[in-house]
Amino acid sequence: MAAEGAEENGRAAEVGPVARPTIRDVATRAGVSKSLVSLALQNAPRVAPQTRAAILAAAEELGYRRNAAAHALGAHRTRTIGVFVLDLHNPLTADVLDAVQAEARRRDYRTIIVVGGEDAAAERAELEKLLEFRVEGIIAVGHRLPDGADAAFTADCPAVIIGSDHRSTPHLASVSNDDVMGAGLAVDHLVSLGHERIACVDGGPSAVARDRRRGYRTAMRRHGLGDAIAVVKGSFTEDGGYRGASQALDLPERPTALFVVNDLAAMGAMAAVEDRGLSVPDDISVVGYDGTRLAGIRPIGLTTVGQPLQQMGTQAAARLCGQLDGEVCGQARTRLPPSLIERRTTARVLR
Amino acid sequence: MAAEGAEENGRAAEVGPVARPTIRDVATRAGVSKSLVSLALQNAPRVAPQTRAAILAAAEELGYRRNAAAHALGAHRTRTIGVFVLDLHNPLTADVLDAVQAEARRRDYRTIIVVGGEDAAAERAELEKLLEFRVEGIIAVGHRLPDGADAAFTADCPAVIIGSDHRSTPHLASVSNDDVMGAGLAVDHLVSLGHERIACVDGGPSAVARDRRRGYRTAMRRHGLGDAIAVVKGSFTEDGGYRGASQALDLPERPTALFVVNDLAAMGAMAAVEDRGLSVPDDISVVGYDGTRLAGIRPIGLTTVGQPLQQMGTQAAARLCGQLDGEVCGQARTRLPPSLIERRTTARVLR
DNA sequence: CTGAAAGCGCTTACAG
DNA sequence: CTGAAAGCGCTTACAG
Repeated sequence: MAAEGAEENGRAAEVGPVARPTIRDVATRAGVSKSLVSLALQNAPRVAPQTRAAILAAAEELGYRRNAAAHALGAHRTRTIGVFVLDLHNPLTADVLDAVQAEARRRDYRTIIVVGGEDAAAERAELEKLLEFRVEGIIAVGHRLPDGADAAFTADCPAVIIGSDHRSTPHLASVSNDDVMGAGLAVDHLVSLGHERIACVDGGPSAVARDRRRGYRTAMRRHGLGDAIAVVKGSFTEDGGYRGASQALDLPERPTALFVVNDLAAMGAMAAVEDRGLSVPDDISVVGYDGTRLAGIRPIGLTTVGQPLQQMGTQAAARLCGQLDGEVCGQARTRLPPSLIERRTTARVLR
Repeated sequence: MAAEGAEENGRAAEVGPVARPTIRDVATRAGVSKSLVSLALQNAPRVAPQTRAAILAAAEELGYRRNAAAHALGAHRTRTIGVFVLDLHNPLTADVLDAVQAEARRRDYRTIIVVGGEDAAAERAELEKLLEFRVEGIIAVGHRLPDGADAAFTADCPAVIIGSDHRSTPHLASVSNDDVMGAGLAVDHLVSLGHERIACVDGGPSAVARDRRRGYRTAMRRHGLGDAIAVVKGSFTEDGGYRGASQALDLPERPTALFVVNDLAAMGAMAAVEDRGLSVPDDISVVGYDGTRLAGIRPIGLTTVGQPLQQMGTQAAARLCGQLDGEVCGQARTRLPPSLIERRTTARVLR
């Protein structure tokens, strides 16, 4: 027995990738053919119970583990979906991914995650990697699509976008919230607190930013505040929020409230307020967007427009997996209603 | 031309996975053998420049994309490393992953991410998936290892653990910070502010929690505060921090300061303080651990023990990829020094 | 520099 | 219920 142990150790000492047992090894040990091993491992129905047991035992003893590459090549399926994440630092991502993963698992799909965002080339490479893996579908989460994703998705595999509804790509399925409406909710809330000079710290060129900006403008006009409209450039990051808010606070007619493109940027905006010796919400009210856990953290208590993040993740995964399994899916573009979550970064305006 | 377009569309309308072009198609179009296509695509040296150009052009025209599964099977390599993430909600994760990914890319390795944490079975499944993919190495980030990871790692592929140094698994490579020292830094800081009744909101059974707890105890004794030692049960989540802090604040001798196992839990702890009508830092000082971006967010301003997260990610990836490329690597266990980041959740104790 | 051939580890009709 | 055989899309010696 000691000798046997030594032999096995000798094998582990080999250079290069360890030679792992294959179905051929399992077949030999169980005294059956490779085909039968394959069948048994797939839980195929017509394998004699005893044979199956023997095969499973042999596999177990050998420490057999399926080779995903070989399986994919033979089966012409991977049963895995790829998740493309734009920004791992955005707390929205974790909330959505939890739900996506849970639903995918429930439907017996595996998921692999890949993260882009560094630059366009890197993003493209990550997407390419997913496609090379032959994932059967892709879920993208973020406020915009990576360059060229549009074409890649439709041509090569079904995709659903979470959080962003691109009007320019009507053929792509998506699960998003109504950003125009959400921005309106934020403005309504601020106006109800007596604010008039409400500035919008924008998110740049992305589809989501555009809709939130649009919703802000529309709502301002609806309240007869068209003249007070002020959009300053920002981004979906803390940093962008800081810069945008700084600019807004330096406006000749200083705003009394800031509607910021997302929760993360709102953090930066609050820092900018503080750096000017002002305070939230006494001097400046701040409203974010997304309804992430971050906003809810006690010392922050950010008033924000909440998206049904978990629901969005679940629906997206359900739709994609359903489609892959040949279910008839409903409409390709789902748009859920947002809701205002009032906390303590907004207050009645001082006269 | 119109007819050709129609034909191509007809193909896309097929049921099931779309038939994608293979090297065989490329070979035919370029008028060479499959072997040559394979060589050209790998940028092998001895392919005639013109042939190479023709092949590349043909591939481009056909929209050829390598099949990762077939490649892996033929090449006996995947050149990808798997990243196992314990908790996507912990902001530490994003910081570390950014660095890991950047370094891996630099060394021409791909990375795929997988997240566990739901329950032991799910974790085990995620790990298994990575192994089935035949990733060449694994990086695990979190305060503990998934069940059975130990055996899987050593037997099947090299691994390096980020953030947690398991004394029970001396054969596993790791990049971590000195948790005992870090906890000491926190206590020293609090003591220097006059605190004596310093409670520790613990993280449970994990290796990291144990070391931080241990460091706390040692430092308390060093300061002659052995009698004031109070460890309450918590976890690495907001929720755990809330519960732990609640318990600590209900102690007969109420502490004046809380050393919480990590930044996320510290958020919960601050909520607990507030819910008792107390305030941070006037009534209770709070120190976290990790030095995540979360702690630095302005309205939070958490005093915390900072780990060199980015450096840790980079070193871990460098070590793993280096090892895979046959470089001689130094020590398997790197331990970096933490440092105190003082912000505004700690203050001099009131007499 | 180029091609024919074998092999990677699976799956899947097809016979029996 | 079981096995022999072909095939998936690549890579890699081996000849030429």
